[in-house]
Amino acid sequence: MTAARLAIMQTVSDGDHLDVEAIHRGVCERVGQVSLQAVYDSLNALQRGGLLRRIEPPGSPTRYETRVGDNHHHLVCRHCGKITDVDCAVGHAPCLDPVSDAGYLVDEADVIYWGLCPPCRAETGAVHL
Amino acid sequence: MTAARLAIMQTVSDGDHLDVEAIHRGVCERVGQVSLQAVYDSLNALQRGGLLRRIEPPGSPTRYETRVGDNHHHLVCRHCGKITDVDCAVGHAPCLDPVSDAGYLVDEADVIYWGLCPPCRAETGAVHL
DNA sequence: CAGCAAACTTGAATGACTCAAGTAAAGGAA
DNA sequence: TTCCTTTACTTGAGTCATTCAAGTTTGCTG
Repeated sequence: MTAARLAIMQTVSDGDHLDVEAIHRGVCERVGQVSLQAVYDSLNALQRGGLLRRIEPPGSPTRYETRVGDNHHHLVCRHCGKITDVDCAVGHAPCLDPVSDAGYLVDEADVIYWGLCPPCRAETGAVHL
Repeated sequence: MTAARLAIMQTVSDGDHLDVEAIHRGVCERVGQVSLQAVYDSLNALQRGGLLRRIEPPGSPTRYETRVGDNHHHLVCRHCGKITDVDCAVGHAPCLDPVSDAGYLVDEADVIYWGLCPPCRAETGAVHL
């Protein structure tokens, strides 16, 4: 674990579902110039090692967060792109039970709720979508 | 609705969660040379019009299916990439209820179950992951 | 202190997709 | 019918996030 990787962990931890570019900026602020590829490489390593979780909402670049191991889900705002954590709706190791699993051995459920966050909801005056 | 677009609908309908390249091939087989961009354009139009549903699993190109309007979910095999439909686990317009919605106005839930399909499960001898 | 693997650098390449500009065909109004 | 507008389609270029490749530096192990 190097200074650069520590800075990545701190940046991701302080930030809010940051994308790679934002993490790169944060790391450079903390420890000086680090190449973007080093950030990619480290993020992959940290994710493989279970220290970071990767979030990949369609239509937006990959994001990372430090909250791992609880298989929580995400609310994504259609208007501003903001991502908010939300606890798993079912059970505790959870959401791993589709009604019928078609014989699959399921180990993870990726859930993204799409909608409007409170500020955007107020701004657009939306009551229903 | 042109011949090309009809061929797209038929190809997607006959296929099984095909990606754009596969749809393009299928369309060309049916009606002769059609440009890839025409396929992209048409798929977007058909999706906007609610005739096709787009599936975007992380790490794989976008796929399309004709089953729309029931917000069902998908099982994705980690080993071979096969995608299988699975009905929604909760309620009927469903899965739109996270435990806490953090004030969001939620209109859609995107759920992907990751695991091993039966053949890959047998092949790898996996009982647990 | 030599050797080796991990981390990091720069630079090029890839894949999936979008944008732009122009042509062709199809539907409506005069 | 002819004109006009819109939609569909074509070719070609461009973008973005990400990965690959090759070489250099760093730091631990024996």
